[in-house]
Amino acid sequence: MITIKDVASRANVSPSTASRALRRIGYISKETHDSVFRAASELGYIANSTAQQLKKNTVKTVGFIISDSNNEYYFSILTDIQKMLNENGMNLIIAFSSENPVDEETCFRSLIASRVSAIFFTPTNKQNAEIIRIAKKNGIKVVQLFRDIYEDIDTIINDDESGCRQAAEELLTLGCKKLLLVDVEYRYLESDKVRPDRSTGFLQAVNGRDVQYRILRFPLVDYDTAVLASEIDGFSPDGIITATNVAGLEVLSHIIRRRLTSVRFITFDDNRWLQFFSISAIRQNTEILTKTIEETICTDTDEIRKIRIPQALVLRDSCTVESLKDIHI
Amino acid sequence: MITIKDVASRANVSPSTASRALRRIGYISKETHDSVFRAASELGYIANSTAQQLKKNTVKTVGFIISDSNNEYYFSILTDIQKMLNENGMNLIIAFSSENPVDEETCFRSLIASRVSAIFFTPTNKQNAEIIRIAKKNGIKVVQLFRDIYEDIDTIINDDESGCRQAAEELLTLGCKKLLLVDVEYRYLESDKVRPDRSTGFLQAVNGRDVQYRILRFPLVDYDTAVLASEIDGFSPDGIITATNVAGLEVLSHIIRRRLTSVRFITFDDNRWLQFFSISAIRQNTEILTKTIEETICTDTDEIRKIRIPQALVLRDSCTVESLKDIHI
DNA sequence: TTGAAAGCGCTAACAG
DNA sequence: CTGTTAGCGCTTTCAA
Repeated sequence: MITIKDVASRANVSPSTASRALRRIGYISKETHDSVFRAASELGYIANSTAQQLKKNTVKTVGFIISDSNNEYYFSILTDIQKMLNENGMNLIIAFSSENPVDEETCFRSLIASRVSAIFFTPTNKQNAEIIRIAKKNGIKVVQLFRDIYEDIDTIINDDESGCRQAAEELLTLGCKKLLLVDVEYRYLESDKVRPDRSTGFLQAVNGRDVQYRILRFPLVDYDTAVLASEIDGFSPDGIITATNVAGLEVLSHIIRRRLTSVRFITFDDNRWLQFFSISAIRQNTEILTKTIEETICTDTDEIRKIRIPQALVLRDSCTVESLKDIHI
Repeated sequence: MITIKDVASRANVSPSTASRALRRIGYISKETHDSVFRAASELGYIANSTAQQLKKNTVKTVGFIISDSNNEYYFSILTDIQKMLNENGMNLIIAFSSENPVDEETCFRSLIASRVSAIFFTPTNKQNAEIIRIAKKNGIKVVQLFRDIYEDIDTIINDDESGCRQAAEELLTLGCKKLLLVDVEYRYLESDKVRPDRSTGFLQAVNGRDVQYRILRFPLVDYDTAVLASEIDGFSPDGIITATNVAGLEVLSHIIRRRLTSVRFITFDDNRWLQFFSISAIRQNTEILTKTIEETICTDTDEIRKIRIPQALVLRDSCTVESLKDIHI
């Protein structure tokens, strides 16, 4: 390992002078500057950020806890977030909570141990307030993403409620009379208390309209597709909205298997293959999300911010899945 | 910030005793153990891993440089890798090289500064030998993934060559007479010198057979789809193999747009939506990959290991894309 | 303009 | 069984 001492002795200066020269801080003579840089370059010196962190008590790393690794959406935003962090000279550590409180706490402990400057997470439960408190006590900014569970922390959510209302209204406009919403059932949370709640938006749209509807709460992981199948078969909806693209794929599978291609379909979380197969979606605004995360990291305020990002309905093929009618699976 | 001093003074012991107690090292009396743990728990103490790292000169973090964030394959393996690391008490830092040497070097510098224990990367060029040398000089294990570019470092690759040969043979068996391989064109590498080379496997399959064939080298990023389109239109293949699922999606788009659904199609990098739409693929073995990465991290040997992981051909619908014939895009 | 010394939080000898 | 001391690599006073 090459240390600043090595650089200093090769340049015939003290470590502190070398440090200042390399970081261009304070008054350094031209000759010293040059010889220090030459020595550093010859030795291939790269400052040990662990030591810098310890000394300066600031870590230029952000932790990101992904709740559901099956949901491509989380990965799709990661690219933009990492790019943004990179532009700010920061690193990204990722961890997975697998939608359960125990893993979530483990993730927190590990990130707190690293003294990251901020932790972004999608809460899976309401029992981890204590570890969040510890994180804050250690000077870590904690931000919940996508689910507004804890009242007293920064929050960034996509406006799923309004997105779902728009989707339902669109299906009604297209003439649907029997709507099914496949919403999320959280294992460690009272599903109907989680905000934003897609069902709320859905109900606003169907309320007072001449339409039948059903809401199915479907788990994010370890789900039973038979439940989904029997709900669709039993209710025979002519319009379906799914809350995640994982559930969306399962619904599409069933639709195709049963040749129900006259049904209209909209799913949350737009992505590349949905575009490709002309399936309508509720699209989150990754750009604003990334920008908001950047602001949250960079601003140093004590007030708690609750931010809601609008979504857009992306309509394709009048929301039909006719195009999939000859697919066999 | 709560430090071990705080814990120690609350438990009325010295910092070193507290440290030993918390890490269950050496001989500690029952009472001391209890009072230290009580103090730590009351204070919500979590050891600062930055300081531990500096002291012990070992970092339990692994860096992963993703070359192409458009390719879902990289994300799909990340989940398994993070899980494996977690079981070994390690963290994962991710960075993006965006398929170019400059960003790649930046990633390296940042990861070296963190003194991660290992860096896994997919090389985008052959000019970064110097920074790799510096990484090694700092005690960092460097492993190239998926492309065998640098001779003197650990290497883990999927056997794309054999995978491509099998795919081509399968298409021939199914009666194809005009095969097109859409292989990768690397911007900063001599494409035909990169190993594994899918074209090599492809040529082994078609060699001496009564078959026409073409190979198109197509860039990973900033590509021009018109090139792809005109190649397909000009050559009119009855069988196509694509080297990545990014190119695969583009080829499928063109096939559908031109209603060329009698063509047979196989693509590299199997994934969820390919399964869903019954498209045949060459599937990498994520399990073995993760296992191999684990071994590489955990074993401490000086010898350079070159590991090649076999792939599997996953055939669906006789490789036809007939099922997509009514899709409109 | 530079160097000496102290210290970030933690652990590992070594003494007691 | 426990405390003292030194030091990981770096930065930052402070003094020269």
